[in-house]
Amino acid sequence: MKMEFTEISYDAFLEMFKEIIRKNGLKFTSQREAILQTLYENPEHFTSENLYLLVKEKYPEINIGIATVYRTLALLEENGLVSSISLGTQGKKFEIANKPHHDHLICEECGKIIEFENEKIESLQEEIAEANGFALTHHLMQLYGVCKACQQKR
Amino acid sequence: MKMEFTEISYDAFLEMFKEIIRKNGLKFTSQREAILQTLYENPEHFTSENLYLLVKEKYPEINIGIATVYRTLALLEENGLVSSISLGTQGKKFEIANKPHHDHLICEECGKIIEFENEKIESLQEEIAEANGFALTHHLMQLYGVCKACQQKR
DNA sequence: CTGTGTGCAAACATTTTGCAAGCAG
DNA sequence: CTGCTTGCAAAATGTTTGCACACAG
Repeated sequence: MKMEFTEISYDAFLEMFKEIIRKNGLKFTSQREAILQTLYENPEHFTSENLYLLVKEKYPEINIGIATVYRTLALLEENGLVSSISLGTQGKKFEIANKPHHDHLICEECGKIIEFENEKIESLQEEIAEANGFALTHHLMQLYGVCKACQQKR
Repeated sequence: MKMEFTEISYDAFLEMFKEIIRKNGLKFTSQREAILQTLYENPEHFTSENLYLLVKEKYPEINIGIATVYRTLALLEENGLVSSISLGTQGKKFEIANKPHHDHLICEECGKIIEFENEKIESLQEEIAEANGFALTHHLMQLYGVCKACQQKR
């Protein structure tokens, strides 16, 4: 099991975005640039509103509306540059997809998140999808429990 | 991969609910009973609104509002009698928790959900948790893709 | 120039809440 | 009787959309 992830550089990330722009005849605007930068510099999980506020704080000179954040996140997600986790009624959380695929171990007491990656599980998932006639696009695997530190506090 | 699940009887399910009622000093109302029965007789995944409409159709003599459905589902979920899957903006789907643990294959086009269970993955998850010092309580695994029928429509 | 992108506000969809009346225990 | 439960409508929450103007290519 690998436990380290190589992040891509901002330039590479930006280039991927520009490629999407190019391929689809879209435009590279200052709002999109500000969102990309903020996103890259804040790799934690965030909601649409979180990101909106961050961008406004970091780039007060750029006028931006929450609709643009939603629209840009949708564009990025469709193209695999961010991924999201659904939180029920409370909306969605996003994270920049500049790391290889990984899953999450989540501590229910302290909220700590450990990322992991397991090839055997990935291939079993593929098998299951195939057996059911599904073409997989992505998946979500989250293991909830209590981390070592929190177990000892008890 | 097993594809069959043993369900508990309605009586046992009802008894579990009454135990919750008792323990918390709550009341057993006709609305709650109608919801429980409808839920038991319709083991598919459903949204709050689905269930609301079903109950109104099956028990037209009982007056019921959607708020009661939400409140009852929340009560049932807190106590482990139903479980839910978050579908992003499109809300949540619930299912009665009278089956052994299983995971889900979800079609992104039509929303169809297929259940599966895979022991190998379960034990790999245990290994991962152990390697990271976690005591697992539960997990979430959802595979997203496009089902056979939707692939053919394309 | 052309057509994409934007902010704004209104519209939407889903869920939650306040309230007065109903009813289980 | 007591206080949990209900339906209703209003409010809240999170997201999407219509529109006219801005601006990238």
